[in-house]
Amino acid sequence: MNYWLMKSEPDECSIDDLASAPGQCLPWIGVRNYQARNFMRDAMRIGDGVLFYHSSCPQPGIAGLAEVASPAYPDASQFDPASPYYDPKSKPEQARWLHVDVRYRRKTRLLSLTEMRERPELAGMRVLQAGNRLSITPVLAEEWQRVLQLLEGPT
DNA sequence: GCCAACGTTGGC
DNA sequence: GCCAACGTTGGC
Repeated sequence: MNYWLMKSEPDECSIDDLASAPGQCLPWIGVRNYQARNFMRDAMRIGDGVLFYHSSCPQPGIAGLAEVASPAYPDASQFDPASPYYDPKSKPEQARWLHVDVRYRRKTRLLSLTEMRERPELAGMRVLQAGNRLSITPVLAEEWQRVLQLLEGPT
């Protein structure tokens, strides 16, 4: 069992959007970074825990919990010229971009980026490291536990 | 809107 | 394989 933090712009897909999706499950389309793709392709397993993070918004932070719900499979948006995620260099016979499905578990209080940075027990988290821009980062089991503890606690 | 940090592209 | 130019990310 592995754990992940996955960033999503709430304008595009928020934790509420995931909660109200059919089957409370959505394909995590649009990842166009090789490292993030490789995490999905090589390391994710069905049932892995996901910290659902809102980025590029007024209140960035962890907004809920989700889980990996499928193996990695080709991202259809890369072949759609009308999509902002279109990649003309990707060939259907060898798709460049993959994604997994993500299933809603629950909404939490917002654990803001500010609060995350204030907590020494989270200081090692990959997402908090200087210069990190990855939209998908691994989370250690102990970090997952610490985040859950903070989410249970007072706001 | 700014801008720092990082990733990708493509000419050589 | 180098590296400059360019594009993107994402907090502020």
